[in-house]
Amino acid sequence: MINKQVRTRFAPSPTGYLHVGGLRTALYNYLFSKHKNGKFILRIEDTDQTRKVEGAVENLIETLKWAGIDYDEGPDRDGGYGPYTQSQRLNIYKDYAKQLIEKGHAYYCFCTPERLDEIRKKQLAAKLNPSYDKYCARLSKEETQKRVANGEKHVIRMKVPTDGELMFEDMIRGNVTIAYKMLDDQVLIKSDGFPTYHLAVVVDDHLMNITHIIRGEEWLSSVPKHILLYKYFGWEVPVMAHLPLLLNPDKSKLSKRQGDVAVEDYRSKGYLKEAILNFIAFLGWNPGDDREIFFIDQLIKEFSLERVGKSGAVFNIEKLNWLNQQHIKLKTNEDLAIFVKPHLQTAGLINIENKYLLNVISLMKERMIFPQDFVENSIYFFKEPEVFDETAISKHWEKETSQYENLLCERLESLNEYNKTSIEDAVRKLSEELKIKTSKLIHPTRLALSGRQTGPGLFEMMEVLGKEIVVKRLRFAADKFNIE
RNA sequence: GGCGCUAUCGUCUAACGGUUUAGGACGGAGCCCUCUCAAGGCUCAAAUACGGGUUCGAUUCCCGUUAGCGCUACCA
Repeated sequence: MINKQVRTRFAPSPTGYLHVGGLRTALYNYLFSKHKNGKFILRIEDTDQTRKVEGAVENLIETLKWAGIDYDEGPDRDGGYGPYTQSQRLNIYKDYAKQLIEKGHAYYCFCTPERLDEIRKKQLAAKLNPSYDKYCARLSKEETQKRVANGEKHVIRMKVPTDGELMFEDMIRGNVTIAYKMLDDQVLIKSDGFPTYHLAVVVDDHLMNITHIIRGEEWLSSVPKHILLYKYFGWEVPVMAHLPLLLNPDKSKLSKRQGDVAVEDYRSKGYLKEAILNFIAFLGWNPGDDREIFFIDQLIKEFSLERVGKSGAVFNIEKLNWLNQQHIKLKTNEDLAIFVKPHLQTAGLINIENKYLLNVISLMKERMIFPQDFVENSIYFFKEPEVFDETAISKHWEKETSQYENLLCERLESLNEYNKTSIEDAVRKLSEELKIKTSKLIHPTRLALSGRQTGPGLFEMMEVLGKEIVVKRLRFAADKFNIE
């Protein structure tokens, strides 16, 4: 165990989209293995035929790749331990289940769902814990073989001791003890020939040399079943680490009812993968100091299971938004341009000169949380403002304003150098000569140029817009809003 | 119901028995900067669920209560 290469896995069921909780589990597995220079494996657990969703695997892989969580082995990347899709490993599970039967650790069961239902109801009525009554465990070998040979529908169940308890160590929870009598004679192979999770996970984790099982807390109570199987097979038990759950704002388990849970929803809303990864990494883990902004490389460097907490964490969208803004600020203007372009296009803004776009981005960068914001907030850089803020007009456009703006236009036109410094000089000088406050020029000018009363610094904005457009919009507004 | 897990500001969390008037961040309030909005800086409000132990000393260890969550399938 000491010098073994670390191998972790993310083993989702393809039942739809990738859940943010799933993404965090994948992330932690990824971070842990990469921190230890190990391998990270993607395994598809599609043993429930009734819940299978078409295209879910492709979607899962696509989303994982988008997030940058790269697996070393998986369905489309063989590492010698394949296949990595459980529905392609059916014979393996059957063989191991038969081994268990031969060793006397498992048995065939012919009970119908109806009978199972009935005994469950009876037990519940008698206030007993519902569990299988081990009826078929008492069947003779001859009878069992005969019925199997006759093609009678059956499952394979594992034998669980009736007395005693099992203690195991979890890296996050410490020692956990569960009595055997709490465990059912779990079905291992279903009547359709597919294994249940419990058999498949144990067999695959062993065969794929998984050293650390890092998964959600919902699996904690099934661990004894799994350990029992490891014992029956004579296999070494991997290290276990059960992660705290992700919660809704009301502290219930994170669910679709109370907001988005699919990673792709966040993606399409304009969240950066850097922000999402940073955010979910911190839901249950922290570096132990005050740093908050982390990129994936730093996470790999500093991640440890020892620093993962035990209690559930509320998925707090406000903080995600803040992180998104922080990561946007850290992006280069060039990266942001690529990010923002599709949104410009959907707004009908095409053929925008790249240099111009970069200039606008540098002004708007600190004012955006989402790329959608950018289009909304900087539309006037790309076309004439169509609506003008009514309150701003009444607040800032006074009787003399039109006259002043026309004067300003003259000054701007006569400028040799047109940049934010020369513009500012011109504006301040004019206000001085007019004996008015500079703001009496600044506010109406911003309104005339953008249609709004808020936005980036006026002089920078005027420089980016260019002299020609500025003068044109100012003259237009001077005419349009002229009170006289 | 049974079993298990968990419990620090509204939220994410720090503190690995004493350096703590319990620290940081998001969000909130206020101030500064300033042509507005952001960004940034500063300040404030805000927590150890409750009750017992152990200890010279408990947020930290133990027990109980309470609450939340998970599991209790031929679902994962």
